[in-house]
Amino acid sequence: MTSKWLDETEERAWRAYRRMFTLLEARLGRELAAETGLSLADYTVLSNLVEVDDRRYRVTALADYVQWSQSRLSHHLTRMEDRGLVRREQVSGDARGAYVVLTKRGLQAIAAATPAHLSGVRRHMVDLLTREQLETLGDIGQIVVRHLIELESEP
Amino acid sequence: MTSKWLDETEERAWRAYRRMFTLLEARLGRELAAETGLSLADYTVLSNLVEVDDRRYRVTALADYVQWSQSRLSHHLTRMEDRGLVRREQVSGDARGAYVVLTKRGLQAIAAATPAHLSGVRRHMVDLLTREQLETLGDIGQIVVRHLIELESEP
DNA sequence: TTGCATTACATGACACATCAACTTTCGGCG
DNA sequence: CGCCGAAAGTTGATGTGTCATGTAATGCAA
Repeated sequence: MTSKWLDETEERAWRAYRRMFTLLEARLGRELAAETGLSLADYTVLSNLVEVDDRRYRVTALADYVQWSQSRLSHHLTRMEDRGLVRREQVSGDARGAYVVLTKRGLQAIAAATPAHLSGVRRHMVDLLTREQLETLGDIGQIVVRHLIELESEP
Repeated sequence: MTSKWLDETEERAWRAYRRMFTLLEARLGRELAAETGLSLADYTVLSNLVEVDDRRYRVTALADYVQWSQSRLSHHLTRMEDRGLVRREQVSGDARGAYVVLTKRGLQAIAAATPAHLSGVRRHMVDLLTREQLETLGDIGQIVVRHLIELESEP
């Protein structure tokens, strides 16, 4: 199964990584939806809002932070607004801008979902690994992320 | 930033992992599309077909292997068939079944795409990591995947 | 202070994913 | 045989992501 582009170790790492992500994402998504009615995308938005002062974020700032396109976030916010999880507010001093604000309903939703979700993260990943493996995973992520961020800034 | 559910090392690993995946997927997807006109989904299908005898797969078997739903695969095959990348064939001996078969056009497409794609995997991930990190990443994936596969078989 | 590029966000069209039916065929058991 | 549940795929409705574009406000330079 070794290709001529990646050696055995490399290919094993790459395949394992991809398969892990696929399965993990599916499992966590299903559990979250079943237990709380939120999608992982909802969770991403809400969990970032709840961590920040005033429970509000500028749309573009949030999009940057979670690495979504503005468009994707805008569409998703519209749907979440329809469900009462967030609301948009005007920015005083910049009439173009908008805040995304966590509603009471959104706050309840994320408060209820967080323990369940993170316990899933534990059960399906964190608790399966040694300290050393976790450290290394953190290192790997950091290296790759730094590289990719750098790429974005020039062309 | 440490929550009460994950300690610092755990949270760092989890966040880094997620962020890495998001960025990496976006980058590889964009490059693949720009260079070859294929999506990552197309690539997944084609690269699995090309590796197998007769360049054909039973639909359900392929769906299982790549961890897609039958429905998702069926829809995607329809679109790929429209573009001439694959074709469906009857199974002799089981009139319900269908093979997905790689067409000449599909073979050309995957042959042209593979080096570019895997060189992207190299540049944006594999070559950034040490041997040890790659080994560990392989281990991590293996552990998590094994756990998740096991879960699927029972509840 | 006007002119114009830039910023902030929304939108519409289209590609893709998911879910729940639905069709056809199989295989087994009475 | 004849029935019936399960298996293999497809399909259609609907939810979600992407791309290109639109609209309005901003700020800066001439």
